[in-house]
Amino acid sequence: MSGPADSIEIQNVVASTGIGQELDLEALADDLPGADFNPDNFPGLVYRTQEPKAAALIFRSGKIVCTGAKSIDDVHEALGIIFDKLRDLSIPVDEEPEITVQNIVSSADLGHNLNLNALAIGLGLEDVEYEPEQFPGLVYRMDEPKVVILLFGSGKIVITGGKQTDDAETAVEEIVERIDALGLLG
Amino acid sequence: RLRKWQERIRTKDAGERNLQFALSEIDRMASALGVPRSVREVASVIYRRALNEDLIRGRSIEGVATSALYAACRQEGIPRSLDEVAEVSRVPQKEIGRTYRYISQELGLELKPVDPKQFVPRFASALDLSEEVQAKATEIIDVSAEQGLLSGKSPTGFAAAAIYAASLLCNEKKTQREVADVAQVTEVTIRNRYQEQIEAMGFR
DNA sequence: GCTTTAAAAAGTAATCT
DNA sequence: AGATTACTTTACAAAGC
Repeated sequence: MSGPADSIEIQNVVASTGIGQELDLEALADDLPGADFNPDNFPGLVYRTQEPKAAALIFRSGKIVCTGAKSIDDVHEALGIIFDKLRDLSIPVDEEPEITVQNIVSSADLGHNLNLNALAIGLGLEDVEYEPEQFPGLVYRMDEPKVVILLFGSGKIVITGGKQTDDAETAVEEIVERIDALGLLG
Repeated sequence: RLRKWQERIRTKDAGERNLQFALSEIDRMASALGVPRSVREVASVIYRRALNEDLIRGRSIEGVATSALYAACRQEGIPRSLDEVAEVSRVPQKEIGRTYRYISQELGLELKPVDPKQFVPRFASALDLSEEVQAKATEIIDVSAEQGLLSGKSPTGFAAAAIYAASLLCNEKKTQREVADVAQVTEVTIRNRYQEQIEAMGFR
């Protein structure tokens, strides 16, 4: 059976880590080709990896944020590349820094058009934000799993805020059930 | 103790002055928008509730006052678009929208999404269009919304397209530019919605 | 609160040809 | 009248204002 859950695609993973070492970002900006560092704008140095494609924000404290990767494996791979680059510059990096996934953004397709007006009322105006004058998506905050779902008229959805790989799947099954119970799923 | 007493008076005066300022701002903006007195009173009630619930902390008084007025217009069934409200406020549209979502959630206003039909009388009269055109535009909105075309679309753009289509059908043609100007949307939006609505009506 | 980074959804808008 | 680019919304971490 191919259902909405099979259409789930991870679009972005945000993770944080730290090398356990303070950094001189001015020096790092000179030594790392392609690094962007504008301390007047933002305290972090921006470094992008090509393969896998990701962006890292490196801070003076040695803490690092990695975003833009398409999977958790890619996050580890991209950060591994960065750790090695730092080691190449004789910067001591912990053996295996702990990497924490902070947010996973996924997209999916429910396979039916949605009447967002009816859905806003059916799901309960208190849990829903639907202001088509400001944004075409209906914002639904789900408690378990604790994620936020953006639902569009096309039936395409975005699930964000999850930290577990299977949060998106659980959320999709749950939202499909709730929409179906309202008789609003084609 | 005397200090405390004086401070209480000072705080009370400051709060009173802020409230007076907010209410006078609501009055000024409401006049500029031409909304009836009853809506101003609803807006004042919403503002006082926000004040009592301590929702103003971290937000500008003007922003909350503007959002209260925007919410009151919706609650009373004579909505103004965020663009229109922003024109008479000194707060940027983005902040008004954000503050509205916040107070709406916190006060549990539970306002339904804006119905495009509620813009028809005001936009149509600004364009000197007849009752017949208004009725036709309303019908176009009902039919196309029923066919699922409204999901995710801006209510002002949807209403503008229906009015444009109705003006053509009733031989009281207004240009896309004229309708776009009163509804504060672009001609491109009217064109896109118009095509879908005409098809939904079975014309074309 | 804000700043920056990434990505999707769909609507609206500004600008250029 | 297209096409392109860009902005709206959601979540999240980081350091500092």
